[in-house]
Amino acid sequence: MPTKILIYDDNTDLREGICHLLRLREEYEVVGEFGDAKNVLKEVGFLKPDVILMDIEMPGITGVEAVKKIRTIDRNAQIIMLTVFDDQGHIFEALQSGANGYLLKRNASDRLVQSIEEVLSGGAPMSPSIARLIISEMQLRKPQENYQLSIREKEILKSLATGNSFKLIASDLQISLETVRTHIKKIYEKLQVHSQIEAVSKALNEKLV
Amino acid sequence: MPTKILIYDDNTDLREGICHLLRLREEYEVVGEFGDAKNVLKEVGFLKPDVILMDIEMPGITGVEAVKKIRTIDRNAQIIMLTVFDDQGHIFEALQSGANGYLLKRNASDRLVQSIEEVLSGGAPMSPSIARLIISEMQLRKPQENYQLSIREKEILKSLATGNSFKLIASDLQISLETVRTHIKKIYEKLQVHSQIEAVSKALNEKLV
DNA sequence: ATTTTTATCACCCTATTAGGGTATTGTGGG
DNA sequence: CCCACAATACCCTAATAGGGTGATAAAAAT
Repeated sequence: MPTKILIYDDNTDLREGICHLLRLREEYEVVGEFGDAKNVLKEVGFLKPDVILMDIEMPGITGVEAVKKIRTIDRNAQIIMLTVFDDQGHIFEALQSGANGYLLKRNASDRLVQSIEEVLSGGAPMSPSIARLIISEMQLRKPQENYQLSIREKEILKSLATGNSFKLIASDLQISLETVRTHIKKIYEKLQVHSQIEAVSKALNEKLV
Repeated sequence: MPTKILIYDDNTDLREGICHLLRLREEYEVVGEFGDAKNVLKEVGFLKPDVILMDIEMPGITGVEAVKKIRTIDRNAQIIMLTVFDDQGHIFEALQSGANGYLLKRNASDRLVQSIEEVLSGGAPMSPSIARLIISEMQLRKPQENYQLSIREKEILKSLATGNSFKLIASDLQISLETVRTHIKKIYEKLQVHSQIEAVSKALNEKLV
């Protein structure tokens, strides 16, 4: 049975262009195409598409919001976002909301079929510039410095970072409160901080834990 | 002038396979191929490649370490990692260290040329399963709950999370220490926590700040 | 074999934070 | 007009944290 595809895009020409393109292939069936996502829940619930192509910029409800809604009722549909802008904010929000791929419209016609195959086989199609954005986002997490914390100190810092009091840490680790305090002082020295919050904040921000 | 390519892979067959493949195209020039990355700095410094294909698993120094070294002397070379395993740890480490793409060897022969074009034009080629891994990593950052913090409370929480003491916050905001305490109490109530660390840890983890 | 690091425990004093209240003001919604 | 709420401020007591100093035994490094 064919792959069921559902399209959301407020640009009628583009929408019909995509329809045409996909109808050339018998393995795909366009089960619906809409200019806005106002009734997305009903439509997805009823049509049960395998793949959804979702424009970001639409009147009324945005593509990102639509994805969030869809994910409340359907975790399996593969969603590919379409957009004209490679705007960082939208990309991350969409992907975090549960989109599976992200194409720029200028690449869409070339890569659409390939991208649909890719999501269906468990991939995550994205336009090159999107991929680069995501990667540079990851590179921002700068290689953290090495503060030379001992195993024990890391253990304690981790526990501290989850919100445990000194007392709790002591009883967790079966050591005296004073020992915990000693370790903490050492940690402060190594991280060059002077309080719990600073230590925890540093630890969480630099992913030392 | 042709694109200069440098190859690191301990598997001689694969290395030569790639060489053959690339030599079919006159726009590429393989300027070197090595079975390990022990002298990577010297080699990169001397050969000045445009693109580096870097195996992850190599005897002596790993591909990831090699990337880190390369990035200390060259921020422009495009580096594509090659690996047999889609192991999450290595992927993130490599990308954070400055790799530009990440291919599984099983996809490499098909996609290599395309991927080289992609990095050169500023993209970030990755095998579909790698892309999916990265995206699911992003999706882990679950949509945070809304604790209905007031503007002032968010402001104070943010300040607290950067390591400021109540006193400092008070003087920063030009309000009394007691007022800060009142706000903090309210924040604890809303976040359902009972200490600074818990509040800060929750705030940082859920990106409320 | 000797030194350094790590992990452990203890005691001191002071500063900061938590937890429990109460109270005043201004603002916006019903 | 009254109510709810955010923001402000104060009080008191108990608990927790910060900073300093010192000590011991085992493990690791030299």
